[in-house]
Amino acid sequence: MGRGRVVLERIENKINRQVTFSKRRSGLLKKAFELCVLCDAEVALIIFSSRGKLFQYSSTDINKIIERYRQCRYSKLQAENLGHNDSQNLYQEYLKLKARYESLDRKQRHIYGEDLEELTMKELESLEEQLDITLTQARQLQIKKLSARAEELREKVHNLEELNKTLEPKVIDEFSNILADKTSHIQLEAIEANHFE
Amino acid sequence: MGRGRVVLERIENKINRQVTFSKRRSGLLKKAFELCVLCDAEVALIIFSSRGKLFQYSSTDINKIIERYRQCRYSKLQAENLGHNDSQNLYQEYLKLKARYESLDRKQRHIYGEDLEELTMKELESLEEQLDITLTQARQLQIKKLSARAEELREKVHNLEELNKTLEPKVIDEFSNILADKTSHIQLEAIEANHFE
DNA sequence: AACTATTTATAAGA
DNA sequence: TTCTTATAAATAGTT
Repeated sequence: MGRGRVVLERIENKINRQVTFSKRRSGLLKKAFELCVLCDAEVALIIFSSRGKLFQYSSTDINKIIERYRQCRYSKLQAENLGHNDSQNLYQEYLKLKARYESLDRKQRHIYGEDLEELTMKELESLEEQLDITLTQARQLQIKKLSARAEELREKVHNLEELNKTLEPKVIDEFSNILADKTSHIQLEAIEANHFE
Repeated sequence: MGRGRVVLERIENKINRQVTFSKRRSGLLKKAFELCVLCDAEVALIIFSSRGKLFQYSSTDINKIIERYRQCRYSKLQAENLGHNDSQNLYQEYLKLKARYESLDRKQRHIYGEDLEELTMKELESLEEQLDITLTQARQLQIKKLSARAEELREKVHNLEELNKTLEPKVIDEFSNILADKTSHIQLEAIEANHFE
């Protein structure tokens, strides 16, 4: 749209580039605005000139648009994890999780004996039953673990005793040697002492 | 630029609006791109269609452009406050909640007697203790509720009995009246019958 | 900045 | 949606 055909590359002439930037910039901003009005779209447009000057257009609050953009991008990345393809569902997922968390938390509080009053008789009975079952299981498991530990200890004691049996004769032997040695010294001393009597 | 003059207002015909959106959207994206190339500018363009679909163009990393925009627009400090607060915060919150949920869920499973093996002896003991406490509480509460109900019923029975006591004499009285009435009729009939004997 | 020849974008129709 | 085409709009080069 102009007297010459445009070649799509950087305009090297600085003046030319600035003029073209100015013209096309306003064209772009205008078209962004028109798109919003005509098609009910939400648009954010940020332009920095090569010299760093900022120009901007946004149909509504630009931070909200950027926010929406990030949520959209973000939930696309998360889509695989969360199993959804719709955009902007992070918040939905958050709310769902929150609801599940709160329900679980309520249950937990009952289990810790809080707010039991809000339960019906039937719910109380089923809670009692469940607690009883788990309590039995927990106790059985404790017993099982304790006997396993006891067995382990017995084994260790047994091993130590075996080791003792092997060592004892040697120790006694060595001890009597030392004793015999010491005794002979004392006898010698006694004999020597007798000389001065 | 087309066969008719464009009036700058929302296109009410839905099909028309969508077609125009599609055409103008690609035109806008193309012109944004051309501005970058020709004039060495930095451009970020975010478009949401009226139905929420996202389209985007950016000459370089869009987050960098947004960051630069914020630094330009607000002070650096403000940029930090605003920039990292919205969706990233939401995601952080989401992750935190997820972690809490999973921890709670693990606890819950233990309470329902699942995966008890993964607990240490100490944890088992404390679980047992907690279950025992709650079990006692649940049973006490059941007893309390049952006795309250029994008391309520006793009260009702008592009230009914009282009512009976008040009513009984009257009923008996009325009944004997009716009886007396009926008897006199029968006696009369008997007398009348005697006449024909 | 204004003008204008020309290209480009696009509205309407198919 | 895509293509075609008449026409409006944008803009390159000029003044």
